[in-house]
Amino acid sequence: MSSPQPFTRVNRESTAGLITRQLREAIMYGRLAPGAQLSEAALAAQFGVSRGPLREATQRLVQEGLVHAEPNRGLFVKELNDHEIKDLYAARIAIETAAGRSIIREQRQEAVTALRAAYEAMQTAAEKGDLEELSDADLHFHEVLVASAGSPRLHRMHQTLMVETRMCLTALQGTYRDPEDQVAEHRRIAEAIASADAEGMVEAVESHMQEALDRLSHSQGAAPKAKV
Amino acid sequence: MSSPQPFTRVNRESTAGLITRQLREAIMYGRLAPGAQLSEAALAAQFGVSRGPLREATQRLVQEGLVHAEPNRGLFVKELNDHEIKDLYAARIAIETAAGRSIIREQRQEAVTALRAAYEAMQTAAEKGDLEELSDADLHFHEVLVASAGSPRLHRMHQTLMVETRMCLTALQGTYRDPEDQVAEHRRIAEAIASADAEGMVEAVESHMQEALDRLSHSQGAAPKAKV
DNA sequence: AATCTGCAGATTGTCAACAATCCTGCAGCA
DNA sequence: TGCTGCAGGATTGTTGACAATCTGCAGATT
Repeated sequence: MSSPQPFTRVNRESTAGLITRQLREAIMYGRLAPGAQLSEAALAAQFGVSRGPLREATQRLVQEGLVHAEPNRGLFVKELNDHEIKDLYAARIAIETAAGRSIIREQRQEAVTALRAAYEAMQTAAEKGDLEELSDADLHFHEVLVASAGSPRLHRMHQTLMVETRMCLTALQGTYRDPEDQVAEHRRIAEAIASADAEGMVEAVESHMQEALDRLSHSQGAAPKAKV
Repeated sequence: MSSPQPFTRVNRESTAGLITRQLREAIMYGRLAPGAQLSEAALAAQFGVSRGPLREATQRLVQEGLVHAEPNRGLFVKELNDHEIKDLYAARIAIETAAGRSIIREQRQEAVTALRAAYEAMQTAAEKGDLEELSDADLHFHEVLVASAGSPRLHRMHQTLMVETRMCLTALQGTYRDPEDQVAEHRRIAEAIASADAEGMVEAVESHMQEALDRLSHSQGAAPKAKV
């Protein structure tokens, strides 16, 4: 009975917020495919709510850019064409290098620790031969990079970019690459940050993104209409 | 009768979209003050619609981060504290320098032309002694900078940052500075880009932002609770 | 006087119904 | 055969009503 405030403020998420999160995840992982139309009536029934809250949720996704609304014709999951993917990776470079610079400038040692842990998790997955876990750990590394910069805005902007990145990876499954190379690239980014080498960090991020982009382009070229 | 397609596709904006735009503008220019509660019934009546479309519009603003929703208690216009303003300017540096680098890398000559026109418009406003026009032209310069990079993602992210910037400037009216210095800083950015000097461009953007940030901080220090 | 409780009013959250719009298929005409 | 117009069905857009929640105030209790 001596603790001043044993409970914390309760904060229940709104219905629209709950729905938004689930829809975003479904989009990320391809359960709602690029180009697919979202039926309000069907989705509302699935969520067990009326169409009102469903519309509220989809408006959030519209603003986020993951869904586009065509008045009177419906809502469609965003599709990412070549130009979009290129722009996506360019935007990721901008955000991730800014985060890296911020970490270096502010000498955030705990960020280096977290980044090392992140690429070690990738190493573990690579040794297990678990490509899905490796892919998740790869994305997680990038999330750690930006989250570690401590900038709410960079973090927020990056989250949408990562949703889009996952959409690409989901749609273009099977883009194989050498796991050890994958791990090495991330180690290179983390160690450049650890040694306060901003130029090296930028170069490492850029070449990593370019490599990913090349792979995505080749994958699209090799499998015509490989999108779902 | 020889033109293959003389008309373009008609695209009417949705009710929610229309309302969102107007609310965003009211937030930008302080008509809806930071911290203010948005009353659904009152706003819907003003717009001449039911609460449904109004709620859709405000959900977009919630996702954009300009409004935060507290379930069962209402919607509130975002407030920007010191940390937020600092983060805002850091994010602007990230986006604007990325845009500048992209322009330089792709040797976009029309961007240089547009940037020069933008700072010349600032010069004109400075000579007229019209501080409001100068402020608008200043913000416009930054918009031109990012728009000229031709990256939809950078553009989109920057738009929200500029809304927030305008919010700051509106709330902290009267932050005086020397117009000629203001113009000179923008000329410096544009000319660094024109001469493909990426480092000079970054330095110019960074010092310009730091200067703006210092001014905002001093303004807040000098006028306690200067926030309307 | 200070604190607690209950209630009324205001506001937000959701629902179902109706209106508006679009798309598709079919019938009729040139 | 190809084009046009129309009807029907499906879906989206909006509204008003009711439910749920929160806040502030008045009255009762300590």
